[in-house]
Amino acid sequence: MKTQSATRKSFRREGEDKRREDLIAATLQCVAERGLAGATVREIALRADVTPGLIRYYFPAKDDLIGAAYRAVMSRMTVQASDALKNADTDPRARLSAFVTANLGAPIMDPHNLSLWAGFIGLVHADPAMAAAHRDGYLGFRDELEALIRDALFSAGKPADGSVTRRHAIAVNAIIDGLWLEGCLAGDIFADGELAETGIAAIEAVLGISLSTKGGAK
Amino acid sequence: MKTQSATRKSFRREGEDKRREDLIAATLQCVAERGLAGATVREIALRADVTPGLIRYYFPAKDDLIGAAYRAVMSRMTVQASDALKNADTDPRARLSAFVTANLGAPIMDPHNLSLWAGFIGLVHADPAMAAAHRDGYLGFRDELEALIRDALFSAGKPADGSVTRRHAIAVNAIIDGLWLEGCLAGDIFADGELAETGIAAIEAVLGISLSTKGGAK
DNA sequence: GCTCTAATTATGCAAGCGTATAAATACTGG
DNA sequence: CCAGTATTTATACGCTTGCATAATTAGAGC
Repeated sequence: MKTQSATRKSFRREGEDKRREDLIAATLQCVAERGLAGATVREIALRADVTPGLIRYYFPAKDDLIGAAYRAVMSRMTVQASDALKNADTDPRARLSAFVTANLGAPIMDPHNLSLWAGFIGLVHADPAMAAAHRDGYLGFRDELEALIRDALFSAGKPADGSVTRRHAIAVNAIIDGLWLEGCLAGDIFADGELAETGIAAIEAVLGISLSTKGGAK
Repeated sequence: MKTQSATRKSFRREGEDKRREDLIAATLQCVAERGLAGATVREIALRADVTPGLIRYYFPAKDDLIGAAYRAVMSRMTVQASDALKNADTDPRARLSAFVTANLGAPIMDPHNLSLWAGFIGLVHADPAMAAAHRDGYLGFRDELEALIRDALFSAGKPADGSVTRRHAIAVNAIIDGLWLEGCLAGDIFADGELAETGIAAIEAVLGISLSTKGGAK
């Protein structure tokens, strides 16, 4: 029950990190549920169980919070994909396969993530700082992918010099992005795992190698 | 020079179609330049050289204008791609190739288009009417693509039953979308025509056929 | 347990938003 | 050239937004 009728909201002092995280989480929740336009200072504060003023205590302006939220999403997706590699095989081809599968399944391939991403992309064009943040994330992803491809090609005894891996990375990146997009936008019209399978088959065709570890189990 | 200091704005009566087009064009301009948030009723009216009230004369609510603008972008891109087919060869493989090239070059692969598209996609998740509009456009595109693929496979003497063309359409669509995305986001880091070439090479690999009209070998 | 300060709430404001509605005007048909 | 009407402008209202600032309080250090 509420303490009193006309009383001040009671509160606890939280660590700076904790508060920032909470505010970012609340922001993401808003954006996911009601779009970027739904992420108002007041609504965010409500979800973080905090008064609006506090937001400005931690973020100079609303845009800074939005930017932080964007970076959080991108980094979260990147980390999730990389995590899938940590627990994966050591075989390079299996690793590439695992990476693709991770990116084309939950929780990365999620309409909420697309909403967030798209909302921010709309801002990228107007805000240079945001644009830089975006490009960094994008190139980081492609570099990681290119390394995986190089290893996979090498492991299959295929030539893998720079010019060929670059182009392959572009193509494979496109396949992943495109399928991710399709899955996020209309996941319900695809069977479970269909997009991941399709992606791996397409990538195998493009690279001209098999990604299955047929020597081993199953 | 302005007519008078405290005078009414003079105006001309335009046809309904012309006005709607102008308003949509002004909306797209706003969204492209300053994001969806920049597309306010007043700003749109300003660009269309019209007073804000007129917008509501042609569109019951602002959202209707936004929706119309979204449909206009999608249809414009679709039409541009289809136009490329009109002037193209009759050879099915050349037609598929032309379709891909058109989608991965100007004016379709343009940062403005991405800005527009992304801004709207953010709404799709929240607004059911927008979601329907989007799905229609998406499926239309994929159907057109699937038909092209079927013809190309057939012309190359490859089996092309429904289940195989469906999956191929998904993959090829992903390649086009993904490369379109990459090009829009960072077109400057790619050589001219590089993305189109990459796309065609990838699609050839996925379909297992050549798309060049030359006698055969590369 | 007191004190001090940083964290948090409360209050308010100016600007901008979408929308409603009434007044004015350019064109159309006679 | 006149009347009628569809189109356009003008004005205003209520709401929400981001942001500023003053008042409060929780918790750390002594």
